[in-house]
Amino acid sequence: MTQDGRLIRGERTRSAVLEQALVLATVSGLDGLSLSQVADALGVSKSGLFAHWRSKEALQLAVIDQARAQWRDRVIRPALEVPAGVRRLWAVHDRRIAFYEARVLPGGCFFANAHFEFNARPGVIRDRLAGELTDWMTFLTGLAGEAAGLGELRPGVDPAGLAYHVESLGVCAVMQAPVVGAAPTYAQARRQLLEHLRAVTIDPTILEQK
Amino acid sequence: MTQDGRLIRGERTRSAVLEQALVLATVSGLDGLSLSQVADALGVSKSGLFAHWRSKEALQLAVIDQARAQWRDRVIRPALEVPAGVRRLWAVHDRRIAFYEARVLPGGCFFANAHFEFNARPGVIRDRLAGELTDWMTFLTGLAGEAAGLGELRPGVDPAGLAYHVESLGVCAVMQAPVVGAAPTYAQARRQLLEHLRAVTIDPTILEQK
DNA sequence: CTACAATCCGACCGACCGTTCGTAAATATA
DNA sequence: TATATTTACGAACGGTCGGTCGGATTGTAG
Repeated sequence: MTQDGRLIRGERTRSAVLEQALVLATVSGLDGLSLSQVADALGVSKSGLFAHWRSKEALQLAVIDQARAQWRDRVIRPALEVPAGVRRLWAVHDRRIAFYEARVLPGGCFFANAHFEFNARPGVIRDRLAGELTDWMTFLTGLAGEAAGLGELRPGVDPAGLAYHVESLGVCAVMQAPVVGAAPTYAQARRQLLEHLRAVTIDPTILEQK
Repeated sequence: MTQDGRLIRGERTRSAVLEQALVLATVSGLDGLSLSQVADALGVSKSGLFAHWRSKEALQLAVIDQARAQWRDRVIRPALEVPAGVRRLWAVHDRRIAFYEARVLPGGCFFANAHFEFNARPGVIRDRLAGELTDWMTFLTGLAGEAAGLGELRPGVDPAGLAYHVESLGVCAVMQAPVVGAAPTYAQARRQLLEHLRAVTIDPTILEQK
């Protein structure tokens, strides 16, 4: 520790940087993220960052991991406490919305931001983000498949389609919520639609039996 | 015209710049857009751009207008040729997907990219983008309301919710399509879901009567 | 205490950014 | 044709960027 006590060495610095970088990345973008910005926000020198990551890109990849870890702890893990089946699938959706509405990250959804940012820019980062999305959809589809296996879906409801549906609602909610004027209207429409679709996809008589 | 014949003066330069800037903005982002990049792509000097727009921000705002004009001509106008009602609402969705799949803009959807880019960055541009989204949702909600007025929706289907739903499908399709590995899977899931939801929201017996 | 590796800093680099300026060419006006 | 205005250019400016380097500071092992 330095004389003024502000700085923390080693591993703790590393995690503090990642935490701060994730926050800033949701605002400025993952690529628009400035190393000086990160360093200044922590009272650390910019050149010191290169002792932990050999380039900006390496830090960016680490930030993606950080975002995934946060997502796991704050969204997925709590949702998995809900019993398997369609309840768990919708719990994931609910947790996702709650996480966003809690404004944990000031710039909204890191993954959505980063994905749109690197849409058309081939490279390691884009591939990693694509992998994240694939993993996420595999996870959602798995949950929907579980629900189908338990016979909790109305006949004719396709599990993959349902998973895609949950994802589309989530993405759209994340996109529109920051729009100040539009937020209340769309939040209302979203809830109405959500109720409707839950009724459409879930067989309530089956759920009541349990 | 200059001696080497490359350059075009006045209004034609202006529109050429906007066209090129829109293309580049979908790739590099609206803020990541570089004036040197635009100028070089057209064989024009960077400083010459300031004869048409007094700052980068002014050009960015003009690019938003350009994007809106393109969207109007390529998506909205053709869809409005379809008879009013639920058919027209879904025609808008279909045209939107078709426009995206035609890869007119290499970086995907300009508005989605720009919206996520400026999510958390207050200012004139963010406000303009928010206004665009509000206008768009008003437009969609109006179409859904028309369909409801014509009695084409199944009982219990909320028009605002339906409009939100069409939007969420569009946003999610635009987001996932560029992900190479995932695209076919999600395109398939999207079509299945789309068919299902059309069946859910539209009363086919009513449509058949016309 | 000594030695060594990890960590951190300030100074500095070249590249690129948006912007300005003086000037020249093209166009509009008379 | 003569004049005024718009449009375009090259050069240069201050500023920020990611990244490098030598040296100082720290924690740890011997």
